[in-house]
Amino acid sequence: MVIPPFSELPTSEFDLPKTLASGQIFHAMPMGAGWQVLIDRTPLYVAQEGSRFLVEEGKAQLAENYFALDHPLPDIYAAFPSDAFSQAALMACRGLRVMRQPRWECLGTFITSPMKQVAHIRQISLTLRERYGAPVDGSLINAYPTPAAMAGLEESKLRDCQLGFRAKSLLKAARVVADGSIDLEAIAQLPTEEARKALCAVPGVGRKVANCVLLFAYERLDAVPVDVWIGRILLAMRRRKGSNLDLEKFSKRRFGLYAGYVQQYLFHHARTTKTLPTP
DNA sequence: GACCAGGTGCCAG
DNA sequence: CTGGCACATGGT
Repeated sequence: MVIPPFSELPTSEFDLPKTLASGQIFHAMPMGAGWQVLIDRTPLYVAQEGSRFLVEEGKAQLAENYFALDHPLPDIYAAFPSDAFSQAALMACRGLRVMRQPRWECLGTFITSPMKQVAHIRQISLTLRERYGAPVDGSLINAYPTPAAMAGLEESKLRDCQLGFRAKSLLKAARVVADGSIDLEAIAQLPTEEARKALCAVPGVGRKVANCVLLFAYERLDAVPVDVWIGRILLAMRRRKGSNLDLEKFSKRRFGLYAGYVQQYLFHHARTTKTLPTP
C-alpha cells in the first residue's frame, strides 16, 4: 500500500471522519492515517489531523467539490432549531458535510439500503464493486459497477452479493438506466418535485430512497429522507401521530431550506448515541 | 431466538 | 387515503 504525496487544504467547519461515518457513502477504505475514496474512476487519498485537512496532491479541487467544502455551514448552523436535541446534534456533529456523490452510485447503493443497517449496506457495496466493478489503477477498491455492467447479470448473481429481495430492484434499476429510459443527468435539470417523481419511477425507489438521492446526489439540501430513525425523532418533536409524509412536511416547515442538512445531523447523532428527543 | 435495520410494492377496505 | 403483509439477511 503506497500512500500518495499530499498537502494541506485549508478548511473551516469540516470533520472528515464524521462525514465519512454518517451513512452517505459506503466505500471509504482506511489507508495509513486516513482514507481512500473513489470518485467515479478517480482515487483520492484524504486524512485529517486536528484541524489540518490533508489531500492527495493535485486533487484539491476534486476534494473540495466531493466534500462540498463550499456549503455555507455557518448559515446552516444559524438556521438550526433551538430545541435541546437539535442543538446537541449540532454540537456532536459539527463539521459534518453533505457530500456530492456520483448519481448512479448513490441511487444504486440506496436501492440496496431498505431494512439494512449502515454496516451491511457497506458490505453489499464493497462486494458489488469487487465482483462487477472496473479495477482502477492505484485504488484499493474497484469502481461502482456501471448500469451496463449490472444490466447484463442474472438476478441470482446479485442475490449472491447478499442483496436479498433488493436484487430484483437493483437489476431492474440498472436496466432502465442502461437502456436510457431513465436519464439521471437530465433529472438534475428538473425542479425537485418533478425530479422526485422521476426517481420514484425507478424500480425499488420510493419516497425515502428518492429523498436520499436528491439530498446526496442532486444537491437538494431541503430533501428529508424519513427512515425509522428520523421518523422516531420527528414524532417525538411533533408530539402527535402522522405518516412519514406528514413528518417530512413538518420537518421542512420547521427546518427550512437546509432541512436535509439538519436531518443528517439528527440522524447521525441519534444513530451513534442511540438517544431520542425527550418531550 | 426474538427483535431490528437509512422501505417498497401491492392489495384490501 | 390508510393499514397490513411479504420480502432476505446479518448483527445484537
